[in-house]
Amino acid sequence: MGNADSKKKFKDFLLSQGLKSTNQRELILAEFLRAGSHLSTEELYLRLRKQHPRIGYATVHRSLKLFAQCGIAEQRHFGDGQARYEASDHDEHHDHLICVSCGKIVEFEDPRIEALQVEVAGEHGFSIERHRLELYGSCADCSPTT
Amino acid sequence: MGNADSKKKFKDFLLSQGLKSTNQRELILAEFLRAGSHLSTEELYLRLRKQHPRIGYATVHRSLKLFAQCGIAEQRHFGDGQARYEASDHDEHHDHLICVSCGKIVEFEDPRIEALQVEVAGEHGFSIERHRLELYGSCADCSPTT
DNA sequence: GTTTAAGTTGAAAATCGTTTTCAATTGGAA
DNA sequence: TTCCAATTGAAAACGATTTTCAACTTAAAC
Repeated sequence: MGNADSKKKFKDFLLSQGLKSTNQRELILAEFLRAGSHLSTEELYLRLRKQHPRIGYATVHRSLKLFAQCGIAEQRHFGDGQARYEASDHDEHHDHLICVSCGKIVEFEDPRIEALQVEVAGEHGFSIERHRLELYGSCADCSPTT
Repeated sequence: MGNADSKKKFKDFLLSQGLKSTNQRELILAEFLRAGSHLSTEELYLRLRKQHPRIGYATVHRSLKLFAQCGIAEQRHFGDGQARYEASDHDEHHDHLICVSCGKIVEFEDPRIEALQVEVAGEHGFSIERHRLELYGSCADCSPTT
């Protein structure tokens, strides 16, 4: 999904919910889209403060929740105790490789794994809505065996 | 791993670390093993309070951390914002199916998925230490299509 | 353009689960 | 039994998140 698409989708969402389009929301969305993915609220807040010192943490937090509600962002938890948000890409789902040494996060996708998940869930009578797959280990730069 | 094994393993662990075997720790471990898995600290604490009103939340919390350290329990996060612990079974790793409707948690294992994970990680230069795979959906009892 | 009603903002306070502090207690080696 | 270190429970501290509230915008109605 392109950035322009995301901005339009957000505006439409605000309209449809009777919410208002504000300067802050536009700034926060622009910075969210500009910055790499997997940012925490704190990180996005700090980035925004550099240019816009008057913006509040609560507003960043509330905006991220709106982004998630309207489907242009997704909340993730990678076990470091804080939520992270990534720009949504509804066409292709992906999972994550996380380096436990340097914190690097790599996205990947494997249809074979997805297919097996559906199969296994079916064996237990489940129908899957969503899943979470995270692989924790060492990346090439950090791996002692490289 | 049987319950007796777990109790022995915990005692050995305490000894090896210069820690003490106390009444509370034995009670907490017994209740942890008796109760089904995937309990939160709060839930275990409430169960214990029924029989032992003087036991403190902090002690339950600290005991669970010790169980995890010594390898007879594992901490999990299923996205409801609180940690859950399950009895460890080091012989076989397993993943989880979680019913979003009734909260049921089913364990499963699939070597084919595990193998693909290693393969995919390798393609990105990662060596895996551990992983987390959770499938969220509706179980047979809750599924509208059954 | 002005007015108005409703939504939004930022700072501060509240909340939630978790973790630490500390004085009193207990375990267990000497 | 004595003694020191570990443990306990209540309460306080903690970090991330969420809510409160008075001041301020937004945008629709006049």
